[in-house]
Amino acid sequence: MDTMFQPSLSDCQLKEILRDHNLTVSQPRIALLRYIMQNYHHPKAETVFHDLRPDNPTLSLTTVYNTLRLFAENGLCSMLTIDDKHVYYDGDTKPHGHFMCVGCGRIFDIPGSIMPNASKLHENGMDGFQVHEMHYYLKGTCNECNENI
Amino acid sequence: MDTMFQPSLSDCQLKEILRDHNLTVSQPRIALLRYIMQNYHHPKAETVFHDLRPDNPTLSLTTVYNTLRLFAENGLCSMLTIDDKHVYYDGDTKPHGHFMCVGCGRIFDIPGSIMPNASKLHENGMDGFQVHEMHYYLKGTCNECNENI
DNA sequence: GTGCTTGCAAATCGTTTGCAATAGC
DNA sequence: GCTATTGCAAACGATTTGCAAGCAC
Repeated sequence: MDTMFQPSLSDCQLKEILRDHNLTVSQPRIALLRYIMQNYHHPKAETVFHDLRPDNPTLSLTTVYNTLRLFAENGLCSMLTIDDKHVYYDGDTKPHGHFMCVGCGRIFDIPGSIMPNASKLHENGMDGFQVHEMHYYLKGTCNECNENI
Repeated sequence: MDTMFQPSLSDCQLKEILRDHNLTVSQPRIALLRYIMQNYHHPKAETVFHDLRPDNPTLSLTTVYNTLRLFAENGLCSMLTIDDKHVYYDGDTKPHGHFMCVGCGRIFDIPGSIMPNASKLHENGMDGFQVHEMHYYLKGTCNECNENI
């Protein structure tokens, strides 16, 4: 549970990442990319907006929604549809598992989680299927919520 | 991919299942339970309503939503939050994987899919976590959609 | 200067809720 | 008869869209 904060990135590095992904550079995009690459706590759009707004007074919630979607489409983050209330964003695009606590709502990375082997598809009559994304989610109650019962 | 239709169930059997789960019996509940236990093609609420309405002219979409949620809460079906547009319902409550095709939108069961072992949690610093549900989803393109490119 | 991005306001749409009428037991 | 369920209409809330103004290059 110590992977929530990543090393800080300079504006220069962030601009380069945006350009590498054929995205125009802008102030909101730099701020959003920095946030999503440095905060691995699976925020929803509203949370990102809430956290960035103080330092970016003209930022709108619309831009947060549209830009995070754009980032996801371009492989800069992934969208977690772990429950039906919100979409959560994850700057860690490597396949890994998640645990959502139904008590406190927090989402934890499952450390060292092994994703099932997609090649098994072809051993099971699913030839011709192409995998783009893998998601592995658990739901339950976390250690802290279990203590507070 | 041959698990979509299950053996038919009598009204009597369905009533018994409802009572076993401490749910009051009613005509809409019988119809909905029959549908969800005989149609393993992961319908969304709208689809269930569309299919049942002709034979149940007074059935409302509200009842479909509320009853499917009730069933899920009582272990009679599970809710798949595989994308952010709709919730899909699955009458097969055994843990198994799903593949959603981003082309045609269909959801396939992954036959023989092995769910990751939840006991690994405790080998990875997540002691005290209790697992209620496991979900394993893939997204990509299915064989038919790949042929039509 | 041209085109892409932003942000406001309004629309969208899946889902839930309030409540009076009705069905179950 | 009393309680639980249904279904309509309205509300809700997260997300998307239209469009005029502003920024990137």
